[in-house]
Amino acid sequence: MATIRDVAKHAGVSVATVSRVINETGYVHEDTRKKVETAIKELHYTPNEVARSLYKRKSRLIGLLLPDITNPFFPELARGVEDEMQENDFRIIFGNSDENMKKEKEYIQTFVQNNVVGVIASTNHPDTDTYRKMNIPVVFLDRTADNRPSVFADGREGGRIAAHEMIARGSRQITVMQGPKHIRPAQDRYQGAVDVLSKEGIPFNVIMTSSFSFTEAGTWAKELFEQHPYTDGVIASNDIVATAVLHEALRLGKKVPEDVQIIGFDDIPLSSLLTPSLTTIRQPAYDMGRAAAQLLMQLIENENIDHKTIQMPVTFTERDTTRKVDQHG
Amino acid sequence: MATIRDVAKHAGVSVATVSRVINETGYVHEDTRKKVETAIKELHYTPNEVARSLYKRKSRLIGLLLPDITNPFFPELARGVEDEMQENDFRIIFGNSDENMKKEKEYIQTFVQNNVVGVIASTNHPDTDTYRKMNIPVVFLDRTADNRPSVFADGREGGRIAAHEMIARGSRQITVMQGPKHIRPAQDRYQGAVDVLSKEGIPFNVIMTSSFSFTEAGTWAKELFEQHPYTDGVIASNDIVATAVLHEALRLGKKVPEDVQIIGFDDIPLSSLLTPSLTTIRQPAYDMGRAAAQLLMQLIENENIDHKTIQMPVTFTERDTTRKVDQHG
DNA sequence: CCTCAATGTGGAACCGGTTACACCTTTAAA
DNA sequence: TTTAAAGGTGTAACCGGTTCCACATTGAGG
Repeated sequence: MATIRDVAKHAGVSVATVSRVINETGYVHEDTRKKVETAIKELHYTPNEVARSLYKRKSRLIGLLLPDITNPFFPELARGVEDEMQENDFRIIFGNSDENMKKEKEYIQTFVQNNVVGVIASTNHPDTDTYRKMNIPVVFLDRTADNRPSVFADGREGGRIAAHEMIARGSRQITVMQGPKHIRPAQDRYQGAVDVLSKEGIPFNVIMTSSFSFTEAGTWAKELFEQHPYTDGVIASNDIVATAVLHEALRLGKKVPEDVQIIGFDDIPLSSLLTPSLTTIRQPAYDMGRAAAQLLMQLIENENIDHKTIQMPVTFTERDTTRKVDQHG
Repeated sequence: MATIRDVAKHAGVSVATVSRVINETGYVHEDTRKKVETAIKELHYTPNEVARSLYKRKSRLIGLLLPDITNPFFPELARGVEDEMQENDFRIIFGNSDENMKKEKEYIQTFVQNNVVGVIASTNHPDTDTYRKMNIPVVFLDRTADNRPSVFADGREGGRIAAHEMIARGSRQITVMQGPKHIRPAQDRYQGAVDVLSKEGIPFNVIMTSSFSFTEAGTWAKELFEQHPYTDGVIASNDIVATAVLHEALRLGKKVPEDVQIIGFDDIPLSSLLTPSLTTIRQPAYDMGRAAAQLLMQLIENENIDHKTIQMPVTFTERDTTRKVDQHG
């Protein structure tokens, strides 16, 4: 690889001048610039970002930490972040945390060691030293963090909507699936649903789950119908388990939505392709990713506008695992 | 952030000694080592990877370029790569190429500028200067590249299997969906299926598709049944379009697999949760990712074992969108 | 006691950029 | 014609590590 000194020599100028040409800073005579540009072309020179980053103590890298890219909700987020960053010439160092604090800490540490200028993280523990002691901006994505920059959807409200719609559509033996205890958004949804169900005085059952994995989703679904065979409405903790519940319901010969209604959460791409297609509480994942990226870039450029949180709306996405309401309400 | 010089001063030694302690190279007296380690702890020192990378011209970073993380096949690959790399203390710079050569080139360039020690790429154009002129190892993933290190599944064989099984299960009005022209594996699958169908003298129709996107998949599915309403077997180009075809078939009141059989490709996690669950040609995506990462690390450590290609087996994964065969064969 | 290898440590160059500063030339205003 | 500001360029220090090399000390073997 050619270095800036090679270019300088080839063009018959100093490295400072070459640097000025590359960065369009300071004064450079038109003729000189031409010479340098020619030299750059001839030597196929591209600046070494590492050297640059070392001196400026700033790179064009940001860190992205997500729980598990294999969960179909996160690729949407990731893609949103990536597209926005790519358009602004930032690159992404990526890691899966598995909702595991040790892994999180390791990743954040290596991000910092690599001079990232900012971090986007999906964590349940924004209030640990890992994040509090950082001196680069962090945006929390899909997770709340009081008074810290974050982009998230209103899980609680989503849970409430799900419960309301379930009731409005006539289910009276509702089962709420409680997502993993350590995952905040899952608990918010659960709480939202429970709030409404309690207030309305509708009895309900709870199935506890401890992960969002595909393999286990089937297990929770089986458990659900074994323990509550007469349930006529399931509020699932996300679309993966909703899909598993739908699958199991149909396997048991139940009619959906006639016998059981199902409402999921997230609106992952495949939800609309299921049969019957899945009614769900939609989160605008891709847009959330983009918003997080935009916010992070603002923070990078402009330190003062801190503690800005962006709450994205969740929307009831009515499809075919719920019955129609006769009257609007 | 503390620097190595801060540590040296704090411990009363030279930077060279601190460096020796960190890297466990050369001779360091036990007592000295203790002092340095204490200083490191007290100052919360972590070495700056950027400075390290600059001098050694080697980082602990690798580049990963995939077409689109939003396509559920790729997160599995990515996760395999990531897990293997994480265990070996490498980090990943990630990019989506959208099968677009310009984007690919941009990413590869920035990867190199950031001193990555290797690249894993999923590209249809391994034989361009972009890749040929690189002086760091590249592993092609999910794509073939004659005589270059690569990890891929036998798409052609997969297509053949799909056709054989379809025939064995009695479909005689088969429709083959041809994936996007510019995506190599899609064409391999298509060719494999066509080879068998032609040789066996079974007439078939072709539906051309130009993307793997969820939104468009529905369109191809509709088109398929409009143009070939009496088709009794669909070989889809991947599980996404297979899912769309299944959805459309059911919507039209067709019985699956009685009226139409469907075989997908990839075996994405949701395939087994569809109803009926999707018969498909499975690629071991996660393992492919891990294998690619392992191969890349071998190449990084040991330049000579070049042009090694790993072909992973595809397996017919029989589920419920195909009928049972009375007799094995 | 001498010699040489093994052990232990520090100074300084180096990686490839950026930029402060010094210095020279040109241009325009007084 | 003088002078200050603007334009143009190079030298060298600097970012934070790693490593070569020089040099000192210790200990074992002859």
